[in-house]
Amino acid sequence: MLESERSLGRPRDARTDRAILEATLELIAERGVHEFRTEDVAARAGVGKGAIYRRYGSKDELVTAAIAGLVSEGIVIPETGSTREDLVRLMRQAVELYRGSLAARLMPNLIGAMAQKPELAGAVRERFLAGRCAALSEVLQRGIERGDLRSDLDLELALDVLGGPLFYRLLVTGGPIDERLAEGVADLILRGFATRPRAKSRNARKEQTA
Amino acid sequence: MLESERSLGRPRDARTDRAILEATLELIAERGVHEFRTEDVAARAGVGKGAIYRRYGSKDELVTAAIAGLVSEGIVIPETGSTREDLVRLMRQAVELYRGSLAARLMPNLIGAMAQKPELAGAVRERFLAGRCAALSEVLQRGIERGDLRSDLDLELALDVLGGPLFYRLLVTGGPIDERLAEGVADLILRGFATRPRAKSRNARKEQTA
DNA sequence: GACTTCTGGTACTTGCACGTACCGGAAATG
DNA sequence: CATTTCCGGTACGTGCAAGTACCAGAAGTC
Repeated sequence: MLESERSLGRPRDARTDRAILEATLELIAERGVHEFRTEDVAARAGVGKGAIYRRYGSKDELVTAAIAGLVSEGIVIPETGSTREDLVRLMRQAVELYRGSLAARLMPNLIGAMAQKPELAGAVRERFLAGRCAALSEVLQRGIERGDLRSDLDLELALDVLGGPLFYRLLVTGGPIDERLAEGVADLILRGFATRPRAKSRNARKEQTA
Repeated sequence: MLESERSLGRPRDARTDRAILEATLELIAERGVHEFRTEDVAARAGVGKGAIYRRYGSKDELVTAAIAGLVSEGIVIPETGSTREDLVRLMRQAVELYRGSLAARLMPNLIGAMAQKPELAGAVRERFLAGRCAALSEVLQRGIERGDLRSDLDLELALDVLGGPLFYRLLVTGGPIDERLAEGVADLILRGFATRPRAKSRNARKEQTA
């Protein structure tokens, strides 16, 4: 069923496939999801419009495919033995990615569309966030086991404090995305969620509504 | 020269002014900056298209005016005597604003346009951020003077840690914007940037600090 | 060779939405 | 009253871009 379909006639050029998706991503980054023209995609990819519409039924489909086709970066969970060093390394990777790269210019233009198309939102979160979040979770978990972090920390909050300021600067304030940010949030998490409170009785510990 | 211009003929209806801007904001919130139609604005405002174009030369101008016409909420700097309480109150205000309100639905659709139009970015930052940032800065400054916070804290980082997670959830993850978030970031700042009288080496093992 | 489906390129149709023009009527001035 | 400019509503012109159709040629299978 799968390969038998593809035997007759001239096969599709894989370079054309890639050129189309690449040009689409660049144009989304430059102009926005709704503000680029398929004709520009064709021109930039050095391709005919026919080649685009032979692959994707509509512009919307093209956009979704371009985002879904992004290869999520291979994130390796660092194991330096130091919780701080592990955190900082992951944050450094994020800083590097969102400082000037395609992803950085892509993200602001995706936010609006994400609010409108849940499937696109899912794809973005999957490609850009899921991997790093999982890695950070793992590092935090190890930090707890190692005794560097309190066991009752709000994991979701910790992840959002690590990632939030970076995206806040990228999307809203335009502030610097640099090494200082990476180390700053890591240190803040380490100090703010350090194992310390002994006597302090936290109420509502039983009820942990998500 | 100023009032003499406006003396002849039927004066403009202030209710029409407001209806147009209000409908514009709602439609930006619902569909996005580039995805709504001026005809829809007219229909929703119960207004003719002429009334719109008599006021604004183009759709772009209308959008800018609608954002610029937003009244930035009157933020009062709390003075409870407690740095934590002051911080939490400001964060609670922010949580309230960005939980379900027009501003919350507006923001995602503005991000993309901000990246394209610097003037719009300026307006958004002015209307939505500036006031709260100034208030938070003031509270943090007082926290330093009061001895609750270290004097060498990275102010920009602190502000972004307070605001970042909220926007991260609003724009990216879709996570809960609630009281827990407000208190969580406030507490994290207080613990993470607490005054540390001791030396930098973390030799004090599990010592109970006051 | 015959046949099929690809290729980039161009010309075309079509629809949507911005912006304009005009209507009869209303609200102001003088 | 005349005049002016507003009002909501509708009809129209216009331009841009999505999507289609077709070209001549290329790259495959049989």
